[in-house]
Amino acid sequence: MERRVRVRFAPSPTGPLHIGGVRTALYNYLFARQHGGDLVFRIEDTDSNRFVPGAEDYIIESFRWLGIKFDEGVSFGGEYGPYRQSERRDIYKKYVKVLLDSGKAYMAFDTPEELDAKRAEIENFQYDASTRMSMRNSLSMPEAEVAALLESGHQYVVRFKVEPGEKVVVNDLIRGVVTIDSSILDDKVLYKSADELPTYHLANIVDDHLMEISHVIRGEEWLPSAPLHVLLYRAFGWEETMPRFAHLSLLLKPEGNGKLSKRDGDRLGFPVFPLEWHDPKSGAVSSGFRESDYLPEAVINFLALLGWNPGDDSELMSMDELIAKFDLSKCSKAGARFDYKKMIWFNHEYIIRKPDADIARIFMPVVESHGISTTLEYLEKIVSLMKGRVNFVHELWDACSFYFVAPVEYDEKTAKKRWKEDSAKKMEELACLLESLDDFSIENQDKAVHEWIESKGYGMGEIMNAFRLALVGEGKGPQMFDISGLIGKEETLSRLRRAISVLG
RNA sequence: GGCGCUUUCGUCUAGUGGCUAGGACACAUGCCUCUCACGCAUGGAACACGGGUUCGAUUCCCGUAGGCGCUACCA
Repeated sequence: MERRVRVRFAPSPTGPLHIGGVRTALYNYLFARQHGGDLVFRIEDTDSNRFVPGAEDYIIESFRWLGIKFDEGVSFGGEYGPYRQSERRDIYKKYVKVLLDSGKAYMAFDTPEELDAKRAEIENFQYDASTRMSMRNSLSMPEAEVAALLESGHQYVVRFKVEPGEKVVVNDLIRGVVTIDSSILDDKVLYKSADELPTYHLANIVDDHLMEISHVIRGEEWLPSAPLHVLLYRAFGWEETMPRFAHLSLLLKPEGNGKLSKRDGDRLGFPVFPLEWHDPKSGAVSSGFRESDYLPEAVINFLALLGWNPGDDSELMSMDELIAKFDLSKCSKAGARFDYKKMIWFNHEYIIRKPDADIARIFMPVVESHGISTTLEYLEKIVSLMKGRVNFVHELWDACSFYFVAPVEYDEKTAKKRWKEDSAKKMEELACLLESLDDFSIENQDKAVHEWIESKGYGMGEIMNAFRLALVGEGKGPQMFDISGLIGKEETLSRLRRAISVLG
């Protein structure tokens, strides 16, 4: 019988959400949607020392911006709560006891200092079947001594008793069968009496079981501990409903060795976090995709293709298309370098595809920040002419500021090349001609000027280039009448006459 | 060090026991053109290495090398 698909994204609230985490969440989302299942948002805050205030809200806001929607979990409600692990202490305690009672786990009283000493003393020390009897735990010590320690309030941890010499098989949806020998596993700490919280491994298994998670889609860094998780499901007798695993490859630096880090972004000029992050402790600010002017659709599309492909040549895909095409078995096994130049290209493509009115709305604050007040209608016309030329909306300002501000000086090189001896005379003629036009529409200007150029035998290039220099101040921009037509007759003539007087 | 995962153009990747090894980004050149862009066209560019298996391996197997991850009372 087919189980309902239920997947989860379970970050630790220790800081801003890394872009690799965003991709993991995206794949979970696509998978859930495609199968008509649920996506659960769980907070794994079992390490009280690493808790960072604000991180949880940051993560939620990030997904809201990106358009990744959760069906249940922290802040979303649901029947399987609480979804914050720090609020599930009693549940974990109960399951720790189950393991203890069945002899699958034991209590260990070794202090961190004692363990450090052991590691210093013995090279590659591992707490496992070969060493546990020489340590201080409920297996090696007399019952009375253990009871006395507990009685006197000694802190302890609960360790999983791994039986050596067993081949543990993990059947991964992306990597196939992965087998490891249980002898190399150590007796992992499952629970700490000090803060009455479990560690990741125990909490993870208990929650996934209780929340009826059907598929665990997570990063490759978890692959080495997957066998331990299988053993835990077995110890609890939950093997029948154990979720299917899929371990995703990691995101690597654009160049050089290692996995993608914040430093790479700083160095090469791209964000690695969805939103800007203000570190509450250091006060440091890290840039985000949102504040850096990336469109969320572009980020999603780019990320989806980093480590997965639809099997055909499609590249530009909406969220719905991604949902329809996503396939875990088509995820690549090797790590993917973060190709930020391609991400910029995606942004360019999404700007082109987005309606002019939407881009105009995003552009408005940029224009206003330069002290300009204008209308959305005017911006929309400019955007339709200019948006194909930029990678980011804010770049529109540099590309088209002449629509709002008259040139104060004229680019020297362009002036030398485009403003000839007789340019002033010809521009004066042009100014007179334009002044005489009652209909200043783009079409009418185009018609009148062409007729004039033809009748005088002038060159198209010499006229238009000088005209451009006068209105723009340099040699760039769209078709000339798309400029003069929009800035209007009065402004056009004023710029023309100023150029004539300044350039001579 | 140990264990695991992994390896196709610079990058993201498709693909097959026999193909001119495909696409995209980036790069170069050309075209378009009133400029700058956009766009379009064209081009260079890859099966890590060594052994097998096979009539034939980029593809299957083994090894080597490189890369990545894990090896906490972190996740």
